[in-house]
Amino acid sequence: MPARSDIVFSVLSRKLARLAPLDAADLAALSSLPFQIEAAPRFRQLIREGDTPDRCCLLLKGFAARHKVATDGARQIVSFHIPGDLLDIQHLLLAQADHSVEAITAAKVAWIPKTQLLRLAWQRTMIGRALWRDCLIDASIFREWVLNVGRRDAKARIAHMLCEFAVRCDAAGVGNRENFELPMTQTQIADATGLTAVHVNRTLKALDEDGAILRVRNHFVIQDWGRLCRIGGFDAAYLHAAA
Amino acid sequence: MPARSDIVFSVLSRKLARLAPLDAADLAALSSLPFQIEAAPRFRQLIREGDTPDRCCLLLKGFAARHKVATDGARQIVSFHIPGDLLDIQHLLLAQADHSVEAITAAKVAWIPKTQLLRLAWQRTMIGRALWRDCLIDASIFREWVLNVGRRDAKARIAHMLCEFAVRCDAAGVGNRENFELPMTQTQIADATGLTAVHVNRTLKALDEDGAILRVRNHFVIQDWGRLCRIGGFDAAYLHAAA
DNA sequence: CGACAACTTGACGGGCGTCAACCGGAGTGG
DNA sequence: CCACTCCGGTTGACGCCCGTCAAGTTGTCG
Repeated sequence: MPARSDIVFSVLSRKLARLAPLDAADLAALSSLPFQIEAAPRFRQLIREGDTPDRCCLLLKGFAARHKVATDGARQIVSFHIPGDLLDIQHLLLAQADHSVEAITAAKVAWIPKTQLLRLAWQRTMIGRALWRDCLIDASIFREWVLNVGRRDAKARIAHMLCEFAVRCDAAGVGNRENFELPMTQTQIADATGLTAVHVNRTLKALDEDGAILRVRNHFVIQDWGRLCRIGGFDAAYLHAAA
Repeated sequence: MPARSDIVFSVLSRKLARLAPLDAADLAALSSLPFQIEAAPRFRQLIREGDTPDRCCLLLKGFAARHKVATDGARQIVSFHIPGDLLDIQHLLLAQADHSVEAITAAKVAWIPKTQLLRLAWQRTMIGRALWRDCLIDASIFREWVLNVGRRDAKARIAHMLCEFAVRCDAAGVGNRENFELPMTQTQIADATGLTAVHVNRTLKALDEDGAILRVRNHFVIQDWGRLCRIGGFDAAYLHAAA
């Protein structure tokens, strides 16, 4: 059990080591990063669209979602985040937030000064490489989501979303691929898939009746991984083995 | 009029200079990059999903689109590209292509060795910054597209796509914001917006009747920029003033 | 035990997909 | 110069997936 002050280093180094090979000097540099820990209750807005943040948010515990809102008020979640994720790494080089981020469960985050992280990115090539690579994988996931909401029907969309979430949790060592708690509500699934909460409910029921998943309230068991993948047209290649 | 061998430098430096401040040494480094020019006819696949390219593709002339295909064969275009765009900058750090890129008009491209470009990114901080920033803006556009296909109706989706394309062409100095040739077919617009070609046709007609645009075959004039933006819920902030 | 959020279910309607036919321009070959 | 072909655009009829509205249920937390 790491001491409280070591949690940030442990989470961040594990994340970045999956993205690029880090040596002892890289790790030392990471461990010297200043940070500030914050406990965020559910629904806390961590980043607001239009903000010009000067620090970067690392998710230590709990789950978060990034979302945009259309002019008519409709909400679109563009990604879900799990412990270890950097929630707004894009602000290292973009001044203004083009979307909001909020905790979807009670969460713990660490705030790291933007300038410090950016300095490391240029001084330590492999840290820079890991951070840049993280952005690229992020972008790849967004592309897959464009396909998901653009060209799949409701059942496939939700199946795909569940597969992605399961694989990412698995890779990050958060829970198990075939048996995990879904941290989001059906309304949030709807906002992520471009559907309505009512239709999500009907579709989850259908996936249950198909034998692909098993639900007891928001506890999900993926009963037939292969079938769920087939329904969702899921192929993990776009995650580039690291998200 | 630059000599043929200078076109690449001129296009690339203009693009990167919009993304980060470059000094004389940066420009010199760019001008020393090796490359290979290729004329690509319409529909030429420049990058194929699953490839592991060792070079990077700079679009010099013409237009291109990136797309993914679902398991049922449905096609989803995830972005359009205009002269100056780096078409597969993500392959600098990701081994395998997770999507395809094809020329949608006759085009001219330059292939730049991946290792050379990557070397510059680490040696010349501002070049690295520009390249990374380009990736981040790409990702921001993908997020907006997720919102577009997920939460807007057909009319707003197409209006938004037209606005984005016009603004980007304008910023890159390719054509004029209010009067330009659309290089893509209605089928391609459909693949980009998650609609069908038939419905795109009906919706373009409706936009024409609204007085927002004016069409004569595939020549488009944006007749009422403000109205088109309002219909599409378009706000250029997500382009971060550089795409 | 009341209040509230989240889930559930049914009825109904509309936006968009599907299918099918036709048109019109550009390229091609005789 | 004119048929022929092909791609892309255009239009109409019809139907379904999913949205909307509304009511009810369940679990949770004070």
